[in-house]
Amino acid sequence: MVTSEEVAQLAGVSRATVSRALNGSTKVSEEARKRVHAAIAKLGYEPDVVAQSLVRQRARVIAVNLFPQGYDLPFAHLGQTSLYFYLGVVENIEREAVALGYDLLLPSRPRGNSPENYVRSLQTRRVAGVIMLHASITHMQALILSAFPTVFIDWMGQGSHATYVKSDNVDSARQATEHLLALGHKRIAFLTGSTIDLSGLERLLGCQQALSQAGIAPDPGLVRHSGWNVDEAYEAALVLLAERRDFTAIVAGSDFMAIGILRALSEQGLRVPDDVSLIGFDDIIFGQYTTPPLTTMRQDRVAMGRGAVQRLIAIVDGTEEASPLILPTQLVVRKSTGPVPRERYYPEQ
Amino acid sequence: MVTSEEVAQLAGVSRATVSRALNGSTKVSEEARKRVHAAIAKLGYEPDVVAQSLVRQRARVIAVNLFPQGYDLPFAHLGQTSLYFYLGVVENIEREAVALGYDLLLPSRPRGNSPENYVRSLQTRRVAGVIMLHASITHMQALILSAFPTVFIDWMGQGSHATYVKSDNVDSARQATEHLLALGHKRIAFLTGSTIDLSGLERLLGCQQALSQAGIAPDPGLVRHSGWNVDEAYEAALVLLAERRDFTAIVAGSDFMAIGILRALSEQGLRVPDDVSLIGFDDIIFGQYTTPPLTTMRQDRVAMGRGAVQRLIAIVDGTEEASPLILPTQLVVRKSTGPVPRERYYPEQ
DNA sequence: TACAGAGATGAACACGTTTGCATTTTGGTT
DNA sequence: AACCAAAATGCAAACGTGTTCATCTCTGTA
Repeated sequence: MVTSEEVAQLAGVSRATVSRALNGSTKVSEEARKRVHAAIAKLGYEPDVVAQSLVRQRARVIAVNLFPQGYDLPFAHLGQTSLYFYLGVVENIEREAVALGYDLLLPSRPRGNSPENYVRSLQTRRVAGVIMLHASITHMQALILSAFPTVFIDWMGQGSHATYVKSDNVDSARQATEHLLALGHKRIAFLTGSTIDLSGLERLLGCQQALSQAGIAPDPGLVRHSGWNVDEAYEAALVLLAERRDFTAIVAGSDFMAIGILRALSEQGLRVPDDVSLIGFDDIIFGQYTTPPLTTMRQDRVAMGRGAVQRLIAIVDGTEEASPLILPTQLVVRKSTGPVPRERYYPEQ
Repeated sequence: MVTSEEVAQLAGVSRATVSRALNGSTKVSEEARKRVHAAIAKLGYEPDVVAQSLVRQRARVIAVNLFPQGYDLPFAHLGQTSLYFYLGVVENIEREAVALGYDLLLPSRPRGNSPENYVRSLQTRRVAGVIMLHASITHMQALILSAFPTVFIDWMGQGSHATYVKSDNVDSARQATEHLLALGHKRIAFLTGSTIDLSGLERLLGCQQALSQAGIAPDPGLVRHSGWNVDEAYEAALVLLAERRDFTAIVAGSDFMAIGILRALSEQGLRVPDDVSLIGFDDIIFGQYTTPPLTTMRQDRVAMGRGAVQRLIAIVDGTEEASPLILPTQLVVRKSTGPVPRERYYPEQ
């Protein structure tokens, strides 16, 4: 490993000048700068990142908790399926981080996994900030309280050094529902994941707003809460069908849930979209390959990932105020939604 | 941030003793150790990881290139779909790393993205070692040449400080083919991704071994190479069908490819498994939810992830020799494979 | 009592960089 | 030629830890 001392020696200057030639653009003669860069190129010198982090009291590193903090948390079940959506977000977090010269760190979970330990572990690593993809309430509180630079995804956490990035779920669900309404559907069921989860609640709200606006009274019997995963959605759909509710369309809380619902429908001999229309959220890759391909509300992974990084860096640098970012979603029409059937359909037993 | 100096002061000892009480179990009296730990608990002290890394010349960090190094590389197309399989591997890499007290780093790609720069960027970060999920040949060479501790996944790179972890693809394909042979199939087609890719070649080899062993001469007309993704596999399957080859089963190079093939078959009016049997590799989550659910060869993500970390740490610590790990795969029978049809089938135009 | 030896402890250096401060050099003006 | 401000540079002190080496304390034996 070649050090700045060797560069200085070869260039005939001091280490301080080498450092200034690299970082501070000020106060170094053109002559010296040339010699330093020549020496750097010749020796193949690159500054020691660890030493820089130590003296600067801050590492050019962004922590990301792609994998949930613990599998004992109330939202652990989210991990299963949401991971596949978040992977796309992290991919764009990585792109933007790279562009800004930051590394991504998946920090080792501290023993005990208490929120205080978590924050402290981030601090001892001198991480610039953290992007939270799965946050428990206690972790959120601890991060906000400690004023550690944080951007929450899909969770509305705010503080002096914290903000959040999320999709406009209310509007998204409204769009989805309006799409169905425009196709003539009036009896629309809504199946979502846990009620604790913000996204699910917001989507339910948007759905009901659209119905009200169209003059349709929401039917509580057409709203179901299951888990976010395929299997629980499948079960919930079977129950709904067994009750012989006369719906013609279903809004699923996520694409994964839609896959489970699709299976339940097809097992019961219902054709999609001829008998029942189905729409999901997220636009995961597999939605393109179901039969029929899934109509869905696409979340903007690119804006989500890049926006999260940009806001985090803004907080860290203190350049601008930390304001939330709420992203629009886009309707992607495939083959799982269609016009309302002429005759009202009841599933056969 | 509380420092070791404060701990020392409170405990009435020197910083050296604090350090020894934490790391070196030797040469510190029981009395002093007690006082130090009491002070640590009282102040909530935790050592500065960055400073430790600097003085130890090594960070407790494992680099992982989950995202491909560049999208201009020959294997960039792998990134698209293999990412979903590797995500499961990384999840287990993370678990094992956490258990051993290591952080995971997704390092910032250096400008120019040359292999030399890549290695140097790992070195300047004082990373303990790297697990390569997507490696170009040049990157592999650079890593081996520089003797940087490396574990390659799915790629047979070996050196003084490098080894690899992979599934036994030959045996895996042999098992898959034997499964089909046992069902009575004799005309078996093989569709795989690029020919440069090791996994694809090995699987082809295993498939042909099984056929030979059963006394069936391999038919070159039944072997196709497309990309690893859904769409190219779909196209390749359409071509194969258009040529009216009389196969009764298909071995797909991956589950993603199988999804594309499944679509092609169903579009052409072929029932799976009644007319054609289909088997994939990997056991990605979506394979459970296709219609019909996919029979596949499951790769052991847990052993792959944990094994990679364990071998890397062994290399880093120099405790044991770096020997490759070749993992068995498991046949998962679902609904896409069945007995050979009585009548030989020709697709309708 | 004196002494050897083991065990515990602290002072000081090292890791590689940035940066405040003092010093030297430069270039222009009187 | 003398002088001054501004620019450039080097010295040395950080950043927080681990670790060597010398010193000190203590115990047991001669």
